[in-house]
Amino acid sequence: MSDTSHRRERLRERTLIEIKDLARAQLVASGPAAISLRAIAREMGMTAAALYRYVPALDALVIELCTDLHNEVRLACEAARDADPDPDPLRRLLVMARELRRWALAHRPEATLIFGPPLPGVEQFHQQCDDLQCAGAQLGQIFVEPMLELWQAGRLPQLPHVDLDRLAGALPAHGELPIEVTAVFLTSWIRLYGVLAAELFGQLTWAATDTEPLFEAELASFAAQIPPAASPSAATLEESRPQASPEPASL
Amino acid sequence: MSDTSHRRERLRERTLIEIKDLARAQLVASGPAAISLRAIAREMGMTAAALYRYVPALDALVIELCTDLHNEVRLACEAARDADPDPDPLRRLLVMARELRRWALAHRPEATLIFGPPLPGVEQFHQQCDDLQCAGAQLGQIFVEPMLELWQAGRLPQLPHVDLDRLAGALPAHGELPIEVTAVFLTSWIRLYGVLAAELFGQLTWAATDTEPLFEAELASFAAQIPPAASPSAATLEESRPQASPEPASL
DNA sequence: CATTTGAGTGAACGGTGTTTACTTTCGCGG
DNA sequence: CCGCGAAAGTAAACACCGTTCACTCAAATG
Repeated sequence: MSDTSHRRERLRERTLIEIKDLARAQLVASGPAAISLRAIAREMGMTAAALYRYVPALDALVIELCTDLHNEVRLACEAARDADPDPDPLRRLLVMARELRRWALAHRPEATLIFGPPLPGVEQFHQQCDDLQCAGAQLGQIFVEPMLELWQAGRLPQLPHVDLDRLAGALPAHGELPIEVTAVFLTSWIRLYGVLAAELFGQLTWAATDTEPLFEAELASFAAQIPPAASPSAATLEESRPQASPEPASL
Repeated sequence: MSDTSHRRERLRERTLIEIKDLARAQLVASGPAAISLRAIAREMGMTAAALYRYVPALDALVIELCTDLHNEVRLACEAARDADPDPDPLRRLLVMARELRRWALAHRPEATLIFGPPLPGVEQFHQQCDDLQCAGAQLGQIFVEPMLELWQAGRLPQLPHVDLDRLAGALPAHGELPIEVTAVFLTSWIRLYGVLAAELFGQLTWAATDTEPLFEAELASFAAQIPPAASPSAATLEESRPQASPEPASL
């Protein structure tokens, strides 16, 4: 029956996983530009042409790898968030932001691939691009949720410098969110992305070697805008700050 | 005598310029990964091997192109700064920041090359890497100068969230600058870089289509920290803000 | 004028993505 | 059990790429 058919489907899925694993190994070893179908096939003891039974083209493989990595870093952030018992949304945001940075610095080539400029030939493969957009949006979404909670609790700052009207006109269809939350999210996300990307891409190696003070300053500057939670858990920032370079106990 | 030798040198220099021009044309047309020695040679009616009389390798050519682009964007910012009669350092900073963004969006492939992750094989070519670092530092330097002036005028904010002691330990040798100025510069540069890179690399195409409000908000948030100049020219920010999308009259 | 230097060529090596035609393997229905 | 058909894999080719090496040829130098 379809049992044996399932077996071959499983085999097929396994080789596809093997392909993606080898692609990631190349990415880790030699950077995004070194991902090569021929090298993957060589490593698998196959011909390069055989890989086209599993992947329509190299770019499609890279795009799929990108969405996988987006999901991986999102799961890491969610795990760090859930490992922390404190329900304060601000605390959750800080924990997730630190985990995002930790993951990126622990997986520099992968982070470069997903946070750096897109490879050429991305405009094709529309379906997978939608998936990628979706994965990227989901990563952002886990940061939106706590901000929405903060807004509902009346703890979101005013942002007098953002032109809310013009910004409202520049948002895509899914404008379910209050514009104030969107504004706070975008400005915060940009700052988080900035310090991370600058570090990843070596944009300030000429200016500073240890960028963690700058990252923590960005976090503290954000946290200072948010009034502390009403009932318990004051001094949220200081509590959640790691004492030394190594991680406390999460992941 | 050396007259004819000079002529040869001139010819050599001209072909080298032609090589770099064609490399840039490829960059503009098809992105950083599309720069190819063979295509340049084809366009010049030559053999690829002949290019090795002028360039030691492809990576070296790309690195040289990077330093040229760094200088070009720096000159553009300096020109915009000098075209503005207002001597207020804050005003100069805003003008330069806007010109930086304008240049980057008007030259997306070039900006992607110099602000994105470095291409592999950059660790070799140490001399040219030093030049590149130097060019990058010079670009940052033109933003440091006005900040130093602001500091001398006592107009720099406090930055209570930056761990100055730890940051001081993470700075390279050229620590000529007061640590407060360095801190303000680095945090501001990171934010400027963040909004620019996010825009360049399409990191928030899923969240917003028009990012100028976010850029202007970042600028306004920075300017709000700086008290206005003592004598003339109040409302520096509003004056220098362009009314519509096109540029006022600079460059 | 002879010679040395530099520019340029042609061929080759090893690498890449991708396509096409062909062969082999293997599960499934009769 | 056996043949069929689909799926998996191969070999060869095409068009690129960076890089090297031996070689030619013209031009500047003494």
